[in-house]
Amino acid sequence: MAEIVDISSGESPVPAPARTLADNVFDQLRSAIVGGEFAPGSKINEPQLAERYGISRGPLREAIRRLEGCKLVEIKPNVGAKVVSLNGLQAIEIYEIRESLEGLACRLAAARATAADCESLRNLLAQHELQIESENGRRYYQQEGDLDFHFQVVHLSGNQRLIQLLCGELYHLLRLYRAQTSSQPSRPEQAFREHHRIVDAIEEQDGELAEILMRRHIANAKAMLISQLKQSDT
Amino acid sequence: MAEIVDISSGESPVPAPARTLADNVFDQLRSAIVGGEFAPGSKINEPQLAERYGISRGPLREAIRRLEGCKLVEIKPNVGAKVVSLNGLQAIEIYEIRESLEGLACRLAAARATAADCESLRNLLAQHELQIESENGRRYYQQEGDLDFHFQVVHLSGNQRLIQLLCGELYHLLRLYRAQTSSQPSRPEQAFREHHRIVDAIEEQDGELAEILMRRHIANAKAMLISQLKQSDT
DNA sequence: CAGCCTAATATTGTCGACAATCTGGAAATA
DNA sequence: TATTTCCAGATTGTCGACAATATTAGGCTG
Repeated sequence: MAEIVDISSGESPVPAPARTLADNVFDQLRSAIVGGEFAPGSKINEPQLAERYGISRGPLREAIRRLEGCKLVEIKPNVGAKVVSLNGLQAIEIYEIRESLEGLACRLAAARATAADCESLRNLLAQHELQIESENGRRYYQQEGDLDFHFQVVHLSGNQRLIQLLCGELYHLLRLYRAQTSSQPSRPEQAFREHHRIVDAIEEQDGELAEILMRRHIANAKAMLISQLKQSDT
Repeated sequence: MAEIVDISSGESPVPAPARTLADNVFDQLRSAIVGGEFAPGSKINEPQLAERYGISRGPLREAIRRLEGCKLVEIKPNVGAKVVSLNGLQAIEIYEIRESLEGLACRLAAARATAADCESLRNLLAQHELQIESENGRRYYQQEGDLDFHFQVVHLSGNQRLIQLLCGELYHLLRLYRAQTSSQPSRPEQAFREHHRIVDAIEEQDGELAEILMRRHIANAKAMLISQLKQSDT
């Protein structure tokens, strides 16, 4: 269907990254899983999916192995792959790791961010402020806008492995959890204020404070999640 | 060659986990890479390896995709996989992440560890004390014993995803780096003392202190690494 | 009717072959 | 001689077929 075209104007310095069928199917499957198109715990049927994407089982199996690496599916030998089903406990585990790693990211970002970087963060927050007023925007902010902010901060850390770990793996799992549970964090105003404080600290190159604020920010979200879980359990 | 046998005495509760060829080759390749049997940056030749392990390229390619997920090889489309070559900068990135995550692990471990767990840690340290006296033991302690301790502490955290992340991925990368650079941390006595302090804090269920001590412990190792790198650069 | 055994079916695991792409070196040209 | 072009070899990407294993459906027995 969609042809691979060069978006950038003129000839790009990178002559179009050669992509294999397994690569493409990996991306499509990941989007589908993270987007909630597959029910949690549902089985991955190889012949069926191979037909759906018009490829043979070879590349498909390689794509599935890569999904396993991202922890998006679980594979049992001679049985097959299932879409992971995240329960509340596992979500809390992820929040604990985020709390720790994004604190680190903030500390590093405070030491590296330029004035332009900080302005870019402010712009993102201003954008969020506009969107937060409408109900649709509020919903957007809660679901994706929050991750956008964290995404950008993490990229300022400069630690490539940290960036890959958070943006390439953990955030996909978070999206999956939100899609599977349709949970709404529902504290946009407070989160918005906390985001601003974090940018303040980064702008002042106060890494220690930035780390503390980010950890507290995520700890707050975790506490909210825990209280929701307790409520739905009883 | 080596047959798969049940190590445990009597019939095991788990009736031997079915393993596929790709699984076995993945384990063997990972050990070989982490053990330094492949030169850093060396190319992975599929037909050659398939012959060596007596399997076809299909399962081998799946094993390679899983190695890519562990960040032990890098794959370029139409070119092939290479064993990762970790430079000093990347090693520092890993230490930064360890500092953060193992601090978390310690805090969690302090809240969960039983008396028996603590005694087990003490036993491990006592073992290390015996080994540390001989030159061979010193070498062992520096290379593997240190990771043994961290491995055990991390397992006490109870956070499954954290355990998998540290013990299933990052530690393998550390071993790879040590094998590739033949670097010796060379501060066994200090590290040994720090390990004891960490166990003290865990035993007293002082999670905050345990986190601080572990972070400092790894920060010390990171500082040592950085000074070594500067020395070898000039 | 419940439970178990058995056979038929479906799915995963593995293999060998072919197509597409990259790599290295020889030959031709300036 | 330096550079470019092109070809042959090697390697990766993809496919379809077969073998091994798991799952399901049906019938049998108690």
